[in-house]
Amino acid sequence: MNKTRPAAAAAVRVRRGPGRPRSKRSEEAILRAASALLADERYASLTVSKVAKRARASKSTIYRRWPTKEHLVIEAFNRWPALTVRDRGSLMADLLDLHRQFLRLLHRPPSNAIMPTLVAERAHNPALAAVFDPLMQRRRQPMRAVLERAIERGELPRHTDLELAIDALMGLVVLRMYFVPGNLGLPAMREYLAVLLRGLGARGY
Amino acid sequence: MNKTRPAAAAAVRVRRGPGRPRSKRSEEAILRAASALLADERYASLTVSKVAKRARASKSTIYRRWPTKEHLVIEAFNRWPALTVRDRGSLMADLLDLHRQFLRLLHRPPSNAIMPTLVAERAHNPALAAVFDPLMQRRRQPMRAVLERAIERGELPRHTDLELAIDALMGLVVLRMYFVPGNLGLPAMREYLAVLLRGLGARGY
Amino acid sequence: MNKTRPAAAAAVRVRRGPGRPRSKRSEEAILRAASALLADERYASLTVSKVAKRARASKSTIYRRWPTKEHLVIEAFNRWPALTVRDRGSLMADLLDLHRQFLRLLHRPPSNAIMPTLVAERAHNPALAAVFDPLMQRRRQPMRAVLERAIERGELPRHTDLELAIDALMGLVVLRMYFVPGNLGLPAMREYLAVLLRGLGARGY
Amino acid sequence: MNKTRPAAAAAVRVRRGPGRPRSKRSEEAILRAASALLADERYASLTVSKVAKRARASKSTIYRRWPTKEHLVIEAFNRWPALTVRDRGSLMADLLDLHRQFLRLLHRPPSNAIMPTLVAERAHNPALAAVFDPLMQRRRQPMRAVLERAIERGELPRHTDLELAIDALMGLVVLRMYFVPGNLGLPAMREYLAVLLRGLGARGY
DNA sequence: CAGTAATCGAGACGGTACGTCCCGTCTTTAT
DNA sequence: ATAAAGACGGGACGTACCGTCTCGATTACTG
Repeated sequence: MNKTRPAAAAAVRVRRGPGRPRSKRSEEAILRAASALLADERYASLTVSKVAKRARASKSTIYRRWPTKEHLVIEAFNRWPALTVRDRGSLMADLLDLHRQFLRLLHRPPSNAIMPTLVAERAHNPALAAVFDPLMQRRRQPMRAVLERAIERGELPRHTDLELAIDALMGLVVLRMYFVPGNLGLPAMREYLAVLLRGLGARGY
Repeated sequence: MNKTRPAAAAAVRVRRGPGRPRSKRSEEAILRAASALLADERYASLTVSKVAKRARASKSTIYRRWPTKEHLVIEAFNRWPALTVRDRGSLMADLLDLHRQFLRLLHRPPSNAIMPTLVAERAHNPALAAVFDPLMQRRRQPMRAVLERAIERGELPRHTDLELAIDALMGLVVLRMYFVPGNLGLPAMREYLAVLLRGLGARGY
Repeated sequence: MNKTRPAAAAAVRVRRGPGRPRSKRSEEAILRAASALLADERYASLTVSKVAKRARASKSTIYRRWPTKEHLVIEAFNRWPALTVRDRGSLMADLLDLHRQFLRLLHRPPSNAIMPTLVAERAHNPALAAVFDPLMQRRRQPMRAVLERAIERGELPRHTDLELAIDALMGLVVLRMYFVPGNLGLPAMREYLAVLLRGLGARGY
Repeated sequence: MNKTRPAAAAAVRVRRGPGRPRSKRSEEAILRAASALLADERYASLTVSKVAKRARASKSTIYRRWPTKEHLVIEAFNRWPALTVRDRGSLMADLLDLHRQFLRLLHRPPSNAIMPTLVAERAHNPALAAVFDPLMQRRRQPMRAVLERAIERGELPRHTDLELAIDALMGLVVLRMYFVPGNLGLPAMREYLAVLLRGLGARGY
């Protein structure tokens, strides 16, 4: 093989093997189809064949990219938009703002029903856990940012255990959403936040 | 209530329709087999046929009682022993005691891996939710008892929102167990309890 | 205990053991139900449970009398009326008369569809053959009578092989009915009879 | 016929749609397995799963080709070799030759026990009749050839009703084989043929 | 007239085949 | 090499039916 072109040019181009390159369009269509199906119907009735048909792709094209159905679903799910951190002036207001955004997300596809399925699969499937866990970590970031700002503002003690605080915040939400269907409205959340912030030694509770 | 009527015993006699009654023995064997299989291997590899074979029963007998595999699994899971309420002298000690019992349960079959699957299935399956939710409610009872005793002892304010407290307690556990694997040991739990009890206005935090 | 009745009376009564006697009404109802179901729908969809339900009987009552579904069906089928031998003056006329009766039977339930099923089962099931074969023999009787009368009349040679003749007569009918759907009408039959009777050396062909 | 066109071979190339073509090997193996099982044991004990396992195929592959077990069996049965037409010099000799071949077929798998089952199923199942009837027609061909040759030889009248003759020939065989077990040996057959050929006006009877 | 015993309707039981469904892989032709 | 199409082996699902069994309730004969 003769490669006489300067290395720079080669570095710029994407390194590509022989043969037809993978179609970005298909990939996009597949993920969109998977999302749509997850939104439409219950998880168990999502079929790789259905995804393929809806995306006008073929099963091979799917399996060439994602080793199992779960990997595909996880990536589709990961397309969910993240929460935006905005400054509402106080810790309580910031947290309620995040919760408000979260509630809005819940009422639009891809439905929240995916989450428990992923959690279930993750429990037995270490490979999935390896993908899923960092993803959950990323979701915690906005909350962490809000808490850190509160420390800077002096609303929270310097030594506050942030991870514990985040776990407590998410725990209640997760429980009421998936385990024991419960009140997730803003007033109920405000009540809980009052308790938690006082417990954390926040100023003014 | 005083039941002094002598006819009571006869009245208790279960009214039974015609036909051969369902076999209590089979039912028991099936549930035991399901539990055992859930303990042995991962959920997805549990097969109704395997359960039937192990219980020396037939698939018909299983499907006569439980409309789907999930319903069977839920009931098998429900056979888990409940937590025992004991008086350890203080609210903190009582809660830690419950948590200790809980941790012990986790390390024995039927494994805790069933729970996320049930939760996942519940999310799409309303019929299952109808069975699952009361079951979860029952699991809250020990915690409620402990909190009520604390109120009587004067450790917690009279107006404490018990359901909120229970949700907060369970939420963290559920989150760290199933969503974001985290520390569930006694010291970590003690730290969280301190925060929460202080937030609830418990005496002495 | 006073048993002063003469022994004769006792002998006349059916000797019966202790216990409740079998219900003649149920038996009748079961056979009628089986016949009706065979007429209504295809054989394979006849179910012992359906028979029981329709006869307001129970499966036990059926199985107490007939060891298998096939035995029941065979007896139901055997309720078919036999052909009547009438004297139409000549061999040809007599045979056509029998055929006419036969055609009439075919168009009324219990349908003729039972026959091939019985034949099929008979092929593997010796016990069934033992019941079925004499039954088929009995069905040949009218034809034999007609042929014997023809010999007496001098229409057929004395040495005619009657069984061969009967087999030839029935063979064509059976073939056209069950194997290669063919013309079973009176004119077609008359044509065949002419050939056969001539072959047998009948007078006047 | 002279095929001198060179392009013929290419033109014969079967036009094929997209996708993996159905495996001829599997198909063959399945039919062989079905035949073998039918030969080994009684019809009712033939199981689609067993066929699949024996053919190292899967149930899906079977059901993709044949809608029900019966359709599969019919095609397996259709693999029976046909009778060979040979010239034995006279009509009687030709017919006896065919019968001799037929008797030999009966004593080798796939056993003749399949036939009555197919006939039974045909009686209720119109779809099956559509497959079965042409098949039976094809089986008549050798007999038709023999009879036509007899006409050419002048052994049979020109106007002979061939279909009637074939029905008469097959009818007796079918009856004695499946309905009223009877003598199917060559001498008995010769006796019957004598009667039938005389009836048909054959020369020399 | 009480006791015994077989039968009845009802329906659950163990067993087993059916035909459907889906997974993840493989094989074809066309780009 | 990748794409679409779709067949492949494997295996679980839930349904159906068979012939047996266990109930409580009858219905005769027996003692």
